[in-house]
Amino acid sequence: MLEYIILGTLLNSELTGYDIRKYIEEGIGMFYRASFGSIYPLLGKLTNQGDVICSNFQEGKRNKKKYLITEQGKTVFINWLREENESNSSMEAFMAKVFFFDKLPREVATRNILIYEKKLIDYKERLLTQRKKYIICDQNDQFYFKLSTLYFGICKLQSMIDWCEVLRNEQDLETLVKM
Amino acid sequence: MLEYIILGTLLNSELTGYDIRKYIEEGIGMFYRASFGSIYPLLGKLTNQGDVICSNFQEGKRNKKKYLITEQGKTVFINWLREENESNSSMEAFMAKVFFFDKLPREVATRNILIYEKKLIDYKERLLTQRKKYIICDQNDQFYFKLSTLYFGICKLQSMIDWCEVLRNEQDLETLVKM
DNA sequence: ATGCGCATGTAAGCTGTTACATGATTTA
DNA sequence: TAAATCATGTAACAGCTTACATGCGCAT
Repeated sequence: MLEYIILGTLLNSELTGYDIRKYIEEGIGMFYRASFGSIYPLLGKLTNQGDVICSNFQEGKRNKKKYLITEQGKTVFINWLREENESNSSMEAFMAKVFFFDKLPREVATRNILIYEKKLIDYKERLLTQRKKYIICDQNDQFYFKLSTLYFGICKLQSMIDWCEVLRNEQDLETLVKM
Repeated sequence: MLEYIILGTLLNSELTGYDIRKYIEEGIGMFYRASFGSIYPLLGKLTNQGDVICSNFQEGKRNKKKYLITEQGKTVFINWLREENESNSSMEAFMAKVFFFDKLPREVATRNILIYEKKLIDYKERLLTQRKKYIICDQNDQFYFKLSTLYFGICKLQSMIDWCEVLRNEQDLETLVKM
């Protein structure tokens, strides 16, 4: 995934490996982290593949490298961005894509959000069914903490569903904070 | 982490590797997944360390292995469970612990939840500050999706904070669904 | 008799992290 | 002048996943 995120950071300007890390940290640091130990080797790989072009430059006595995304790299990135998320993929993988959805035609973005939202709704339904079983059994007291993680799942899914809905309808994001 | 989760699954009964996987899937599948390729080798490692004892048995013509947690294994598990989460640890790592918090004295559980909750509150404050900067710049339209992930972070943190509060106060978990 | 669920396991590979090594530049 | 930040990179290894290999037991 990091491979694609790096390409995404390079869409608007040439950056150094160090800058890329800062951009990731500031932009999606709340759900995704990348270390230099993964960024630098990947920049080498992307250069070999022709997705980016590396150029050396000097700033004072310091040697730096900045990376420029190629047309091929842009295609690779957009193909990843358009792709539906696999059902086993993490929430983070979807969020990382949404971060770059400004680069996608609005209708494609909306469609992909809706597809993801439906999966969330299905999953929430399954968890609600599971919850009902426990309520019937009425072993609530003994399994308070075991049940709590199930409830957490339900809450988290609900807040993601609400979020998806706001995005699809291009509503003011502030709505979410007031919710 | 899986190492500790496996030990946790064995606290109430002896299980086979296959059973352990089912238990994990059904219990915390909404935020944690484990494959056989990781479970079986770890069961070997835990056996060598003396945290579990393996015994072969037959069911029909089928050879099975069931695993029993030792006193040492219980100590290892409880030490992990009591430990505060490191600040760089994932939400999943905390949730996995909470799933087993029935095994902890109530006051320790409450204390650890409160510590975690405070970190969440701090983090949410930082995100709210970040959000204010963007509102002032008023580039909202251009960066709708970039901003959306920030709002997602805020919402998710808020729902986790609410969840922590319910748990600490031993409130009915149903409160969360009605929220 | 075919496929699915049960059951155990290994080997290869992926995707990172952590720790280290090196050195320039800025700021307190 | 010391510490923090900027900047690049490597080596070791952690912690998995995926795919494969094997075979039992049951239901359709």
